[in-house]
Amino acid sequence: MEFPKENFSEWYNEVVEAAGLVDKRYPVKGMHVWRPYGWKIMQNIDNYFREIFTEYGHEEVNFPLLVPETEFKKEAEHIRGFEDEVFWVTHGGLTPLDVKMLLRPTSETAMYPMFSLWIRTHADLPLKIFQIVNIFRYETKQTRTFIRMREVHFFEAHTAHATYEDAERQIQEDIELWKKIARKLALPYRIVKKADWDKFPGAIYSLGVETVMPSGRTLQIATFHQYGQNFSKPYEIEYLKEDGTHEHVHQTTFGMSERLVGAIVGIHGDDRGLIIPPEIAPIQVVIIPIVTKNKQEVLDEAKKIEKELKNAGIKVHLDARDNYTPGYKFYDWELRGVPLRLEIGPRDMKNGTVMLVRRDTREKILTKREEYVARVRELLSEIQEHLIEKAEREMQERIKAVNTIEDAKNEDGVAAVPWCGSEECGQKIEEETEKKIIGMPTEQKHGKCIICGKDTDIVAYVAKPY
RNA sequence: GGGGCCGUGGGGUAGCUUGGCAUCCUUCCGGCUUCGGGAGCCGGUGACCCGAGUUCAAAUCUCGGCGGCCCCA
Repeated sequence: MEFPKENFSEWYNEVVEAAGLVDKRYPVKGMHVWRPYGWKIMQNIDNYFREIFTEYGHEEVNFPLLVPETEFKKEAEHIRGFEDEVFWVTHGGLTPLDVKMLLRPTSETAMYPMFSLWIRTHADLPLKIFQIVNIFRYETKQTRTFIRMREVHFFEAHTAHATYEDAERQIQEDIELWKKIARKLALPYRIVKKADWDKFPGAIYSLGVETVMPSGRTLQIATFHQYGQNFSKPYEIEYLKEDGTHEHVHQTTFGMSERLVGAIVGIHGDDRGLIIPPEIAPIQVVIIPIVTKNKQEVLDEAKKIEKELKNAGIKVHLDARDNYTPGYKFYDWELRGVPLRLEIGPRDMKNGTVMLVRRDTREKILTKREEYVARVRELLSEIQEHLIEKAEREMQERIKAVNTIEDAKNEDGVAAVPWCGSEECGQKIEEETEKKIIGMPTEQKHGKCIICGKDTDIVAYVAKPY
């Protein structure tokens, strides 16, 4: 690593490539190639989504990439929100298309025409589906790996309910589900309600899951939207009630993306490279044999250890590469963020030990050969907990309650300020601080609006978002 | 939206001002030798973003395009 983490932008750019997550050289701006190691991390996250959403009663589906212009244009606000950033398909071969098609920037307009076919009666509700697909947005601003892309690896859960209250309960369930995801990924976060002018195009309200990067800028890593009947009306998604009348369904969505990987990279990494939370690490333990000449038995022992760990359900990799010294391998796997390293050499052979080294604290733990499997398991879980605890503490330090517009402007991270809730004062806050209101946390606090001085219980998080 | 910097083997670079054999490090391949924190030696493969122009001659100058990075709003 050439750049230290204090130099966050450069560090981030360097580490995502150096650690083998992506190759940014693909010749289209805002699109990158996922390399095997990075894709494995993403897949581990996706597979966890499949597992947990299935557990909560969702079913996985897969919709087409193309949406006809006519379907896209049904919900007015939604169009306004996306029309300046969609990719268009205008030709089939040399023939101009009668109806242009667009690459989904999100899948509401692809899914909802089908919802209106699928949903007939109250017995079809709730409908809970999700898909993991790529979406496309023509970003004109500067793109950034995982964080602002033109092609985005995306998770979206869509639900339809008989009543608004059912849809509200769904969002509460989504939040519960998110909490489990956050532990799995070791990500700290705050859930905020988006300001009215900042909600998802077409939503009644939007909740954002926000985390804070070491640069002090916030990153939205998940969203929950309450659509009410805003989409079901234009898309004519109706169901037959028990009393024989028809009503439009109430809908929600839960979205996440490859930004989660960006958050993991930024929040947990250090000067040496990545630190991948054990729960989603492609490799949890890397074995480095210290092989000296004529010491085939060390390699044999390393293979035995590999097998034992594998049998114990641990994701293990034996680095048996010849022509690389142990020191080189240490640096290499630290860069890739493998949470635990196991060294086995002639000394250990003699003493009946192995050397365990934590990636997060770099602590070396000499362990007896007969108890190392249990120790590895303990350490992986300790590392996971330590990452969560450390990340939460660091994020907390980046959020400060302030009571003047000046302090809000000068705050390096997130300023929590009293706000009366009016759009007028909100816009002033954004103008004068040159930042954004990223949302209102659920915890309220009494204070006086930093613009108009009115009594309020609303807190606004003011920060620079990615 | 505005400004700046840049594009040379797989990666990182020198050369560009003042046009003339393209530099070094690393990776990679072969060999010998090494291995508890980035080993060494020998040999080898591999590059001037694209297009047009100026010129005897363009990595270098001019114009256009594409792409990247950084900063500000």
